[in-house]
Amino acid sequence: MKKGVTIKDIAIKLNMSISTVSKALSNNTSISTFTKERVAKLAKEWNYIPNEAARHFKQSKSFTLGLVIPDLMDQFYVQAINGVEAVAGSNKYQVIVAQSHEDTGKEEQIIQNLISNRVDGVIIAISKTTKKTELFQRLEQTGIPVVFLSRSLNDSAFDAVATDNENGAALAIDYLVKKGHRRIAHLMGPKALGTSHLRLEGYRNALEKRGIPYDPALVKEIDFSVGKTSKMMRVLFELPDPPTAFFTFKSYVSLDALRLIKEQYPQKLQQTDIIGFGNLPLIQYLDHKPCASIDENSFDMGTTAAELLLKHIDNQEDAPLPVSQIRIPCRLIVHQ
Amino acid sequence: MKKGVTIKDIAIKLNMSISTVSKALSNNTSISTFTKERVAKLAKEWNYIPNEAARHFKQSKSFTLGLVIPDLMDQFYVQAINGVEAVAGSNKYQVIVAQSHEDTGKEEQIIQNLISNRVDGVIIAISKTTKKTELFQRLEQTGIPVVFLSRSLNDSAFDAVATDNENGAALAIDYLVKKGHRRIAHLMGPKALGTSHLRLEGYRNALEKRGIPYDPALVKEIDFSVGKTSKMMRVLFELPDPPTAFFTFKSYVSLDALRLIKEQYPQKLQQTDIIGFGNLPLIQYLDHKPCASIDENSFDMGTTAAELLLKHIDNQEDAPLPVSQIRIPCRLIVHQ
DNA sequence: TTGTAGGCGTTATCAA
DNA sequence: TTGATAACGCCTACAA
Repeated sequence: MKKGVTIKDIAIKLNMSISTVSKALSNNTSISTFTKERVAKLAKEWNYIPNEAARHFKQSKSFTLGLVIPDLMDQFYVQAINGVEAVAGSNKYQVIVAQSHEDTGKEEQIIQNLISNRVDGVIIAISKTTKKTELFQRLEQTGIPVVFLSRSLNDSAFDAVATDNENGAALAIDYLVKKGHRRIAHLMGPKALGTSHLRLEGYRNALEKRGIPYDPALVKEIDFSVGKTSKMMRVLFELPDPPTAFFTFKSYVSLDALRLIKEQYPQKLQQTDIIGFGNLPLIQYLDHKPCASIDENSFDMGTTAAELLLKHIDNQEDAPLPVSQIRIPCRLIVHQ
Repeated sequence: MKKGVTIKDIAIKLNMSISTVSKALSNNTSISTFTKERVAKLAKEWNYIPNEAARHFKQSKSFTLGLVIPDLMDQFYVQAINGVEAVAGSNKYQVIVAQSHEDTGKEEQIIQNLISNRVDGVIIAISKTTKKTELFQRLEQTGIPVVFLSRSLNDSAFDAVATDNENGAALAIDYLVKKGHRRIAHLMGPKALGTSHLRLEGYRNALEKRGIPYDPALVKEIDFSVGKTSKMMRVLFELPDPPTAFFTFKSYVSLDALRLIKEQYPQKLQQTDIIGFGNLPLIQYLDHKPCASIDENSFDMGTTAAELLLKHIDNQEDAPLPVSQIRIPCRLIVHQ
C-alpha cells in the first residue's frame, strides 16, 4: 500500500462491502465484533487515515473556522489566536489563520478564499481601513456566521467581541489618581478610529467620577508616529499647569513618550507616570518601564469569540440568534 | 438564492447541462461566447463561489501546505511563516499554520490531522523533544513531502532548511575580534540540542581561524533559565583572565546576561560586548542593548523551505528528488 | 448482520 | 458546441 489507503482498499482486501467497512470503523452497532476486529486490524496495519476532505465534502461541513487577523507579529493577536484555538480544539474544530497585513484587498481575497473552502464560521479582526459591510453580509448570506474580534465595523448588525474600553480607561485613571495624580493627559488615538473615541470617553468619565474636571487642553490626538507623539508631549509639557501623568491610547505610544522624556525632560522621569492599553511582553525587558499597562485579555477575547461563533454554527437550523456585542473587561498590570 | 450557489443551480436556471456550465466557467474553448457570457452573468449575479473543497476532493489535491511550528509568540517563526506564505501564495497554495507548543503529542496529532486533510506537503519546525522519525516517514509514504525548517532530526534522509550556524558564529566572532576582544566566552545551548554543538563548533573554528586559541574554560552550557545563566556568568567573571565579550546561543540569553552585568557588575557594563543569535524586534526598545545580533533571516528560511517543498510536490510523478539540506546564511545586525 | 445504491460539487471523457 | 455519465472517498437510508 503506497499512498492514500481508502475504505475501499480495505473492503476489497477483506472481501466485504464498502459500507460494512465504513460502519465497522465508525463502530456501528449493527456490525459483528468479529468483523469490526478484522477491519480494525487491517486499518491499523495499513495505516488507514480517513480522508477528512471527503468526509467534510460529504457532510458539507468542514469543521474549520477561519480566523483573519491583521498581523502575526502583533502578539496581541497571537494570544487571541491561542484563545480561539483552545475553544475550537476542544470542540473538534480546526482553525485556519490568515493575515490581512492591514490590506483591505488582501482581506477581501482571504474571505473569498474562506468561502471557497466552506469554512463553518469566521472570526475577523478587520484591517484599519476596512469600511464596507458587503463582504460580511455575503458571508452570512452564504450561511457562514461572522464574529468580529477586537476591531469591528460601526454596524450593530454583527456579533462582536472587543475590549471594554470604558473599563480599561477607568482602571488606568483610578490607578493614576490613587498614586496622587490630578493632571492626567490623554494621548488620544486617531479620530478616524472608533476605539479612540471610546477610550477618550472612558478617560473623561473616569476623571469626572473621581471629581477631577475634564480639561480638553490635556487631550492630544496622535497618529502613532514618533514625531507626532514627541510634538504633543512637548506641547503638553509647555502648558502652564503641565500633566504629571499620561494615559496613552496604546503602549507603543507609552514607549515613545517615555523615550522622549528620557531624552528631553530627564528631570521629569522620576515623577511622571505613564500607562496605556496593551500589555506588551517586551516591557519586562526595559530598564525604564511605563508604570503599568492595561491588559486587554486577548486570550479571553479569543475564547469568547470562538464560543460565540460556535453557538451560531450549532444554531444554523433555527432562526438566527440575536446579535451579541460583548465587551471583555481589562486587567491592570503594574510593572515591577 | 440563500446559501451555497452551485454550478447545478446555474445550469437549471439557464436550462443547460451541468457540464456546460462547468466548462463555461473554466473558459473552455469548446463553449460559445454567448453561453459563456450568460453563465458568467448569472454566476456574478448570484455570487457563485466555486466549492474548492469539492474541487480539491475531485482532484485529490488540496493546494494546501501544512506548516507546523512550536509557538507563534516566537517572532522568529512568524517571519518564517511570512516567507512560506509569500511563496505559497504566488503559487496558488494556501498555508495552514499549527502550533505544537513544544509538545510532541500535540505535534503528532497535528500531523495526523494534516494527513487527514490531505495537505500537499508539510513544513515543520519540530518541538524540542521530538526524536522519532516514524511519523515523518509515514507522511512521505502517504505521498506528502516534508521539509524541516530551522530545527530538524539528526537524520539525513529528510530535506531541511536551517540556519548556517558556522557562518553565524563566524560573523559574531569576527565582529568581536575586530572590536579588539581576545577573551570571548561562549554561553552554549543545552548539549541535548544539535544546534548547540554546531554553534560551539562555529565559535571554535572562527576563533582558531583568527589565531585565538580555544579555551574550554570560556565555554559554559546554559539551559535558558535566568538562574543558570547568572551562575555561569559569575563563574566566567571569577576567572583569572575573565572574558571581555560573550557570544551567546541566543539573544534571550544575551538579555539575561546583560541584566546580570547591570545589576552585579555595573563597572563592566561599558567594556563588555554581548552578541547572540536572533535579532529580536524588542531590542530596539532597550536602553542597554547587546552590541549586535546574528539575524537568522527566517523569512528567507521560509521562502526557501516553501520553494523546496513545492519542487517536491510538483515532482510527485517521477522518482523522488535527491535530499537537500540547505543552510541559510546569517546577517550581522549592529545595534545603534 | 451485511450489502446496495445514491449523492455531496466538480471535472473529464466520450457521445451526440 | 453541448450533454450524459462516471468518478473522487465517504456516509446513510433502505433492502436483503
